This record gives sequence, structure tokens and C-alpha cells, in this order.
Amino acid sequence: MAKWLVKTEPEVFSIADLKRERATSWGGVRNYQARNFLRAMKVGEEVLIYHSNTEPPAVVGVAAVKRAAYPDPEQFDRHSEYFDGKSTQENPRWFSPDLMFVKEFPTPVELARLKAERKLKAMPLLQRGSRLSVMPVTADEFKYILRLAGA
DNA sequence: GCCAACGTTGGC
DNA sequence: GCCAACGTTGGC
Repeated sequence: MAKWLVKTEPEVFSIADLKRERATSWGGVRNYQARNFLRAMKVGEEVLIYHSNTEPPAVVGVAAVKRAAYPDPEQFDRHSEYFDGKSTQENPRWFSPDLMFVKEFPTPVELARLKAERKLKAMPLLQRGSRLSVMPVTADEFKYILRLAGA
């Protein structure tokens, strides 16, 4: 089973929102590399939730894949900011899985902390200039981050 | 198909 | 608010 990490801006959608809603469609991703990772997610796989563009940026908890990726309906909605005129029902471009809340860390693992860990230095999240919003995490990295969270 | 211009991301 | 990094767009 693969492990994953997804970024979200807490001002837009936070882990507290996910906790309250129990599950959500992880939509609006409009980057091909990230899209490919979303499509590779399988039901039951675990996903680290990362808060970006906030102070401090941090891994804040865990979700799980509830439903494998399906075409993101917003790409067909002319009034959505995620509308894509080049997508068709027959040939959708963008996909979103459903993610469900698993747990929120009592203590978030801050970006500065992740950066200080040699074992995590290969994570795309920590690469200079990486803007990838969905990425795979190795089993070791996943375990290690849970340990840093005291979870 | 190249590549400059532009927009976005996201840490700081 | 700044700006580096990167992806996308569009003229040619």
C-alpha cells in the first residue's frame, strides 16, 4: 500500500474542516503530475495532510482514501474557478479521490522540523522550489513523521 | 517546437 | 509583501 502527502491551505480547507465533514472530494488539483498521483491512490491508503501557506506550515494529521479518483465534476462547471474548457465527459482531464478523516496530530510536525531530519531530506515536499501538491511518501518517511508527531 | 512572458505557489 | 522556482501559454 502506497502512502501519500497532500497540501492544503488551511484558510481554504483545513484538517478541522475534514474532521467536521468526515470525508471530502479532494478536487481542484490542476497539475498533471499531481493528477497522476491522485489517480494512483487506492482505497484504504493513508495520506498525510499538510497545511501550506500558513504559519507555521506543518503536517497536521492523517486521512485515508475512501474512494479512488473519478472525474472532478468542477472541470465541467462553467461557473467554477476550476472549469477547464478542454475537458469533456468522454475525455476528462482532472480527477479527484474522496479522502476521509483519520486523525489530527495533537502536535503538528512543522516544516522546520521536517527539514532538520536527514531521513526526510529526499521528500519532494522539502525540495527547493517544489510546488507539487500531491506526492508519494515512502513507508519509512510516513512512519518517521508519525513518530515525530508522537502518534 | 522553441522560448519569453506571465501567473501561481508557498516559504520567509 | 517579496521573490525564487516552476508550470503554462502563446507568438513565431
